[in-house]
Amino acid sequence: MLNPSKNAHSLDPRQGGRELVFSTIRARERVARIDIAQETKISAATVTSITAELIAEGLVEETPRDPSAGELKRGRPRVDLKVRGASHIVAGLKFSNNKVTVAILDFVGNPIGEYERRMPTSQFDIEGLASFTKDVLETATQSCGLQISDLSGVGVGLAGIIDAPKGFVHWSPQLKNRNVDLRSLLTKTLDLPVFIDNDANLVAMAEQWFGYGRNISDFIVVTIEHGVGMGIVIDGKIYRGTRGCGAEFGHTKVQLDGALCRCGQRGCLEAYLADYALLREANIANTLDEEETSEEKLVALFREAKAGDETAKLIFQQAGSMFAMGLANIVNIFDPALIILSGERMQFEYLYEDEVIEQMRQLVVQVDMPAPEVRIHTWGDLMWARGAAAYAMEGVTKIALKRISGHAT
Amino acid sequence: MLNPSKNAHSLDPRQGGRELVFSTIRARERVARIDIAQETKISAATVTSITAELIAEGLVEETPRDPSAGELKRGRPRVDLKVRGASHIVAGLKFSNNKVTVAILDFVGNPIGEYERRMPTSQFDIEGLASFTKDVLETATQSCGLQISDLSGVGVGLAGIIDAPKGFVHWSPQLKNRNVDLRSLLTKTLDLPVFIDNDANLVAMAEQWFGYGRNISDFIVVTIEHGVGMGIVIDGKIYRGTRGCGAEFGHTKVQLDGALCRCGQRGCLEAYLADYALLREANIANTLDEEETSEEKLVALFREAKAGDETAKLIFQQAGSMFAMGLANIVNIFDPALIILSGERMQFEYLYEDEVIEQMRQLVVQVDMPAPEVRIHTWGDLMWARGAAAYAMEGVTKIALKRISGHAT
DNA sequence: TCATTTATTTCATATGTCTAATTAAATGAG
DNA sequence: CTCATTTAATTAGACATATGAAATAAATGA
Repeated sequence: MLNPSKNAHSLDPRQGGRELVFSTIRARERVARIDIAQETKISAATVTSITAELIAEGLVEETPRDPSAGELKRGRPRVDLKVRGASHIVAGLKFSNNKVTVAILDFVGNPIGEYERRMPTSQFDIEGLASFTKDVLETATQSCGLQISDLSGVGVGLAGIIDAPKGFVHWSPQLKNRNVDLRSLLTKTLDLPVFIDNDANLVAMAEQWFGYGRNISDFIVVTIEHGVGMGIVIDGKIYRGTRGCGAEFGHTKVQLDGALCRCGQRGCLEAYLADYALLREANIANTLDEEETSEEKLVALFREAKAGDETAKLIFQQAGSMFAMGLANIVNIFDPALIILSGERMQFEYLYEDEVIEQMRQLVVQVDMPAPEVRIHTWGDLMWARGAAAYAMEGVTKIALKRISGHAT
Repeated sequence: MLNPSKNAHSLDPRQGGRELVFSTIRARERVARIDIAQETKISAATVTSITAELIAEGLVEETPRDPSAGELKRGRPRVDLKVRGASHIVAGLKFSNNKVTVAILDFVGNPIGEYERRMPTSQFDIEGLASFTKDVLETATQSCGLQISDLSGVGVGLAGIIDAPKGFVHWSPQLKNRNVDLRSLLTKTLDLPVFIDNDANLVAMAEQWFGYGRNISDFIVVTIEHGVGMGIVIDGKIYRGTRGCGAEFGHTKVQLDGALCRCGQRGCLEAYLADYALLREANIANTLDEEETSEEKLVALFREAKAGDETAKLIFQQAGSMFAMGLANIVNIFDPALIILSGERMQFEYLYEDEVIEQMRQLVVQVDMPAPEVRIHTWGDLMWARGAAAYAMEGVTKIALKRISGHAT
């Protein structure tokens, strides 16, 4: 059985019942007070007083109850509560190779706008990034009748090594500078709370909020794009390691002295799975037309494989085997309830074929219990941006709830 | 820098300041109230009232302050507090292949007795295990002038797949039965609180309490005995996975279609590192005398390698390379602050040679920050038993502190 | 209309924590 | 020896949070 956790969305319950109650309402979408009490083990009396505060603050509202079937019709009817979407609006930005994607969400998590723009350069200096961000955000908000100042927070996703709690970028392929306190800069530029994280973690957060990870306390997200990334959720929280550079799934070694990786080492998983790795193999095999872009080449290669070309097929099969091995190692170490394979290139089905999953299961330590579930998600940059927005939402929620403690009832 | 955590020993601080204060006293061994206040950010007033309770309960006592040098001599002198060792006594049992080891500790964690007995059988049925445990524990306690009823709790370490929170054994090589609620049985037999865990986790706990893991919040312990095990500490807590079968480091794959493992799969790390794997190689190479026990053979093989025999040397080198690769993968995924290599067979230095550690570092994702520290510990079954006792101590501590909340001041 | 049922609220109370003020125990200057 | 000074620990009063028990609210069905 999966392992549902009360406090999904990583709100820290130790700060008291308010977080717990609020996150329960958010997780359940609509829920009556008495159900909150039951689920959180907080007394009904306390639930009443906490929800009263939340309603007074405008964070939560009552809503007529869904006439759900199969329910006892006697006694005073329950009144459902839900998060009031209008109370806060957040934006999330995902910077990828050649474009930036913006998602604007209300406080429930419903999308209220999106926007995309090509990147003017592949590498910014920080001032450039800040002013570009502001400009993009201005356009994005205007496109749905808002201003930047209507937002309560902004989440930003970058590739690279990032100390998320501090909002500090050790290194990012998209930045000229190293070791930058990007959060401080953006907070000043935008005059808003800003939250920054590694983009792989943001996919994990998107899954946690909007995808298959809802109400699952331990799961892992693997993404294959230009590189191979991983996000780890343990006990409802993103696990980040001690130096902020954990979860480098793409650079786990699957072969001693194996294929050369762009990181300079040998035998990395990425060196067998990433686009450049597949193309390298194909080039050696001379199956490709020299005129195409790498994107096109990859599509062509895939088509050949599907059409039955043995060489092309072998290339994907080899990649699939390595992938199965890498995944199995994750399972053997983490024993997660769920593995989510997510990314745009998910169309290269060979990697996600049942066959690969089956290979993976073969390589997992055999116990009485069933192997973890594997689910596949074809998500593009927009979902990553929503993950960034969700990250901002967590931060904004914390701030909003903390404010209540201040001016208590 | 390492990452010291306030709440080592995995006491859950969300249950309030009492746990935090107590675990601080335990972690610091002896500490004045004002230092507790500073470290925990709890006000001095609260520290006073909490410590007063703890003293009244007999869990803590005042002790004249160490005349530590370099300290201001003005003002009212601090009074140190320490855990009162006599308040509770716990025992830990580690069942290994052919013997059981018992450690008896006071509430501070100081050893007050130990005992060892050969196992009458390599596989018990549960009733047999229960009565054997009781018998062993009786002798062990008597040997230091105690009785079983003087204990406040017992920790038990077994190999196998164990749901520690529930005290449920899914499978253990030492038990004939599968899926046994061992805790209930032992609790009834011994009339004491009993805590059961996988033995690899217990080494991790021993390191956390008595070894290199003190005050480190994220670290990993790798043990090489007959098999290869791993214990993971994240955020001060043992990570157990969702099915209780995580951390199967020995069965992570380091080679696709590689060497055959006793688990039936191919390419497991264990199939390159464990005694049987080394001996298998040696047998093929015919370097060994057929008359010896496997223990003796291994020692002989090691001696040959040290003496310069190329074949023997190669065997250890290959094992070392695989080990380095496995370790590097752990680092790439977890990014722990510290890796502890622990076990009795640590004498096979080839595996723990600087060279292997250096190989590992080469395989780790390169970032600005230094690679995690690696430390080596040569520990025998006694330390594992102490880990089991420490686990019991955590449980007993929780019970004792909860009791205070009941009959409040 | 009213007894019954179930959900929610009110109220008195308990707990845990904090700040500010007070007391305790030392040192060192006169 | 006395007393101002310094630092540690305690006490008192205030406040926030949570709870159980009792009261109230809103429905159903006899």
